[in-house]
Amino acid sequence: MVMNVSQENRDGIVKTPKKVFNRTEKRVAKTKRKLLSAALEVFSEYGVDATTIDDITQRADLGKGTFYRHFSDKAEIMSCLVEQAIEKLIDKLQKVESATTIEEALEYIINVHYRFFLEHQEEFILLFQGRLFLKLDRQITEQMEEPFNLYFEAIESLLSPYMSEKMDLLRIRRFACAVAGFVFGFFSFAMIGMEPEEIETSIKPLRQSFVKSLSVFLVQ
Amino acid sequence: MVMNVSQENRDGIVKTPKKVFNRTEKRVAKTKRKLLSAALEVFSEYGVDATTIDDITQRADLGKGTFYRHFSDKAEIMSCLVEQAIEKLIDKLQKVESATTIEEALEYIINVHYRFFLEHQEEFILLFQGRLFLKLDRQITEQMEEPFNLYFEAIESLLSPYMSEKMDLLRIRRFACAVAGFVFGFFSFAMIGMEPEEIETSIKPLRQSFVKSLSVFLVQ
DNA sequence: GTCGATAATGACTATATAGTCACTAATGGT
DNA sequence: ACCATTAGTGACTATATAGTCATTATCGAC
Repeated sequence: MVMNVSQENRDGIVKTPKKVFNRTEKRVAKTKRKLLSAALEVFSEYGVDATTIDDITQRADLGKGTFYRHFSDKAEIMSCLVEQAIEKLIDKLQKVESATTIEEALEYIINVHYRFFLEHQEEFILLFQGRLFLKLDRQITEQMEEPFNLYFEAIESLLSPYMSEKMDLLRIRRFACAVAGFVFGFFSFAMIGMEPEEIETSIKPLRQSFVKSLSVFLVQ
Repeated sequence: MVMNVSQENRDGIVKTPKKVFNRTEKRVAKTKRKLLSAALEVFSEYGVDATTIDDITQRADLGKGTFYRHFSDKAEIMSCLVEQAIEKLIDKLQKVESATTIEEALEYIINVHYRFFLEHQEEFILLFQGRLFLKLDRQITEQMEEPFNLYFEAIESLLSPYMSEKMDLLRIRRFACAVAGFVFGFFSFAMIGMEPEEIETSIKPLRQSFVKSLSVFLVQ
């Protein structure tokens, strides 16, 4: 298949290598998107393990063979989705509003998680399962460790400016665990049997106190 | 099969109905225990969904048919294990040391969770999965809701003495969610890649500050 | 020790699912 | 318009697993 490459025009100036997708490429991309989106849906409905390839392709309204043209197995599409979800989350984390104090930074981090998980509950359930798989003896694991590490690094880099020098990396990592743990843990309980507004009013004061106490702990 | 029942002796006094188990009954009980313990092991190693009945019976060193003499399917043994685990946890929670302030009560609750999960990591992973299943569209769910509700009630009854009257049940429930969420969430992240001592030193200051700030929030 | 009852067994069957592949459809190049 | 290439398809096969059941082992009653 012909790929677009940077080309010199007659003046010898390199044209912007702006990719022009032809119909086939668009169709392929669309099919892949449909598969990913269908998989996200069914994974968050039935659970990754309980989902079959047929579940995915039926939801995507595609033939079963099509799945195997895009992914080698369920593990691959799973880790692909985890990667996407974490990229999105990191992206939101890095659109950082100016924080001057550690309290503000923490409040910001928790807020981003809160809004993200509330708007993307499917992603939340997926990441929750991903985190579980990391603990279990699974082969899926390897491909998923990297995204989770990037996630931790993103949190760490948001916090490190406010931390005392002598705080080593290990402690910062633990701290990031605590933040992530709180958010994930709270949501995992809140999302069962709470309406969105309830979650809002319920997490607000908790967040405040959690932020406060973590700040104290961090700068100590 | 002959069951023991309360019997009057010749003085008409009801003897303590102390169950005497014969060999068969002991064997049956032992077999069931072996199955439960094997299931707990493999569930926490591979995950509930990825575990097969053969996995369980092989781990228990029993024939496959034996499984079906004790449990109707995987869902049943799963919810049986969840019930057991939560009973154990509630039991520890209710061996309450005298707490005079809400700080003490909270500290106590978190400590109990901490010790319990550290000593019973398999149970932790099981409950974690159970909580996930409650969120997913599963049939397993029904039998597991009750134990989790009992768990919340146990936390609530430990806290309610210290709470202001006007704090309604819903808010207490949310609060219990937050406590459970914090503990579960923290552990879910801590248990991957942290040694027990690390978890100890890492959760200690967090716990202190979390407790402090929650107390403020509660009595506000 | 014999016998009736029930617990344990694991080979077997029925079913569900992963993964394949010969075929069709769509597209781009000429 | 035609052909070559690649995307998409779904019937098919091979395999894994749930659940059964005829048989064997164990035990208690007598």
